Amino acid sequence: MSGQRSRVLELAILGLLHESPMHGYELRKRLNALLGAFRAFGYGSLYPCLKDLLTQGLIAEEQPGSVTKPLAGRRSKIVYRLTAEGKERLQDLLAESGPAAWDDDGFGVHFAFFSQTRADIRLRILEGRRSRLEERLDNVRAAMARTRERLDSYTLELHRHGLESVEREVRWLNELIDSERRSEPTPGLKSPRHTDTGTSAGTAVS
Amino acid sequence: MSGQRSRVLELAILGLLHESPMHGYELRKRLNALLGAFRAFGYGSLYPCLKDLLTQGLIAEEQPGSVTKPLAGRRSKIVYRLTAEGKERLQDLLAESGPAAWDDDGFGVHFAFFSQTRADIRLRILEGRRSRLEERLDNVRAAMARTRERLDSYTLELHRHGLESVEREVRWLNELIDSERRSEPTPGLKSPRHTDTGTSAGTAVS
DNA sequence: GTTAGCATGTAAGGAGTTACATGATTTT
DNA sequence: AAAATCATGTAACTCCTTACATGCTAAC
Repeated sequence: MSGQRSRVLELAILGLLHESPMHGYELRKRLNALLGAFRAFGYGSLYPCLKDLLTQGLIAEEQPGSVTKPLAGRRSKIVYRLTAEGKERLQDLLAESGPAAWDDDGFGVHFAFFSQTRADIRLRILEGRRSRLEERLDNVRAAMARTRERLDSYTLELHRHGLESVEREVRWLNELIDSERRSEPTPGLKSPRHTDTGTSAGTAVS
Repeated sequence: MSGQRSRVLELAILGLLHESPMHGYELRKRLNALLGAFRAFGYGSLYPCLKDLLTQGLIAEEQPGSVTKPLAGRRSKIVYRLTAEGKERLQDLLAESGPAAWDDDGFGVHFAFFSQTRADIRLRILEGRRSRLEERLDNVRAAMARTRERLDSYTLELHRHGLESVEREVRWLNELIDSERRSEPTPGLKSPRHTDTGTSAGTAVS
């Protein structure tokens, strides 16, 4: 029945609408600004997804509430807002700390909404991401060792650069994890739903 | 008629088979070793693609040529080799220097086969890639400038890191381009089909 | 008054993943 | 003889892109 459009888009839309109601066109711009270089969505993905979310009752068209004029038939600009169910769904998505949250797909979006995510979940996502990258690192290193001799200099350079990029990201994650650990000195309690201070992930780099 | 499977896979397969004939299973391993962290293909992509290439006559099943035994019905291990048409096609693909060769998809594979690529094509691909990344850099910077105030620290950190990664890649490309320019001091002639020295792209990094 | 940008959508299709199904060969 | 890994394939499905189709509104 419901098309179950990708978790990534779903989370991104719900997360943005949680901050403030918006119409599709604006949503798309904010979306691509939010995700920066990681990902870009076109209207062909966005609008069908909005339709689905509407059908599932997670978002709703906002009533302008009879302001000054009834605006005679002009219904361009459909402003969407989160419903109560949508807010619940968003909380569920933000609480996910499994592979879906740390895979190449997914990690960027989950990270972008970290300030709305519980501290323990943040930590688990960061650690999951790190071990995934380390796993990949091992594989690539093993593959390089196995085939070292018969590689031309370009292939070698490609691998060297790829490896270095992943290593860089691991270091970045290490800093973030340290930063998280320092600002969460309460390992005993269950889930106070916003232990969150604004502590930032600021880590000076050169 | 022919399913026209992605250029990326097509180039990768033809390029690898050009080095030596192979069967599918091995091809897949060499493929993922070659592309390292960039991309990974499963059998579900590979075998259908091989089928297509076979149909188009770009590759052929290698005849074991009646060695010792007819191997009674055992036809496991299907070894593929490049046909003459396949070699031509490979040359065409390697000669491509447009967007297809420098987009996120494509660049990795084209780079991996640079030692089989003409020097002037290499340069154009590297430059194309660089300007594409610079374009992206401009967009992200502009988007950040526009929305700077209302970004929380996590989103900001995400953008900072993304930006830095792209900047790093641009610097990498700069070094490669310099390296290419230094080793190709013959700008007048048309296409000697292998000006190629083994000059490498080695550029010391700390 | 016409280009540029705002705004909403649909249809078709490309590209690859996942899960499944099957059997041969080597290692333990 | 059981387990691992080699080896080949198919079907269904996901996710997103591209191209199309349409109309309004602001700026030049």
